[in-house]
Amino acid sequence: MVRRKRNASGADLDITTAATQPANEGRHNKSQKFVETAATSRPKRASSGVDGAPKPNPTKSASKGKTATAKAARSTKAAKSAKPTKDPKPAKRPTYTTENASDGRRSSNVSVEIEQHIEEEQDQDGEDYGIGRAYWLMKAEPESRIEKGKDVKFSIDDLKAAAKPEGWDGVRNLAARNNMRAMSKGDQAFFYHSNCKVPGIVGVMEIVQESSVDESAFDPEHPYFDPKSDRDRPRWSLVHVEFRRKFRNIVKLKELQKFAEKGGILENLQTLKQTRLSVSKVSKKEWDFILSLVDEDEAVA
DNA sequence: GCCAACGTTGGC
DNA sequence: GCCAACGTTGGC
Repeated sequence: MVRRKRNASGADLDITTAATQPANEGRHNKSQKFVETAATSRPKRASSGVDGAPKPNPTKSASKGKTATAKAARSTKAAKSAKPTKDPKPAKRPTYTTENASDGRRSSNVSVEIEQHIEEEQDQDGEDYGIGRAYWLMKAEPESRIEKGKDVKFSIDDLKAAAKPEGWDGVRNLAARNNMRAMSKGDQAFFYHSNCKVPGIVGVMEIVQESSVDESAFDPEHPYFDPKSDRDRPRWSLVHVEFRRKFRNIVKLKELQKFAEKGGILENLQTLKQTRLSVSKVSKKEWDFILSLVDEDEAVA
């Protein structure tokens, strides 16, 4: 799977230390409170690869600029999914308190956020979805892109064809990782195709196994290897997902954007506010609305 | 291929 | 802790 991710250099903000990351302050997290950060304008950046660091995509230009999502090495994956190492996180969502959010928020804030996220869903129709099922959106790149000699493409069809639960590895962004750590078994997620001809939501999957250590970060040959992560202090996590449904009609990004204007029902959809977040939250209201954009007659169960 | 919008790093 | 430089994401 891929997932987008990356930043191979990950910092070090690791897990328990990142409590204060200035850079992200005020950025994500709040599900709805997206603070408009005053992003100072940035100078244009030179082309990548300036330093001698490990170059991430040697073949990028050749591959049409796809970006990464990584499904990385499927081979290593099989091994890992076999016996995942449990993550440090306490699994129950309301009590999730380990680690900080990348944005420098304290963990308690993280749990508050999560609770709000769940609450939101329950308020929706007054119905109780069990323990409070939550909804998410996860991105992967359906078109080929070579990273470290490996194709990182991963589409809804690849997931559908998988014989076992797929470990969503390769996420190398703290906010996205924290979202995965907050997931519970039974949660549903939209499968989003990014960095491709027609970006948009193409189907639904289910979280079938809660977060565990992303072993791909330890493998130097892996496209998403992170030298700063080690088994004593794993930095990255993944969840396992299973295919549930593929829409015949893609709910295109363009269409989602139409409902995201001020006052629109999707005005706070996290993925539209933080386009670089590969794993984002979706409220029940947003989830139901987006599903209404799928022609049920054509939807493939 | 371009570039806006970030995220990370490291000097100070 | 701040901030400029640099790298990445991902739409177009």
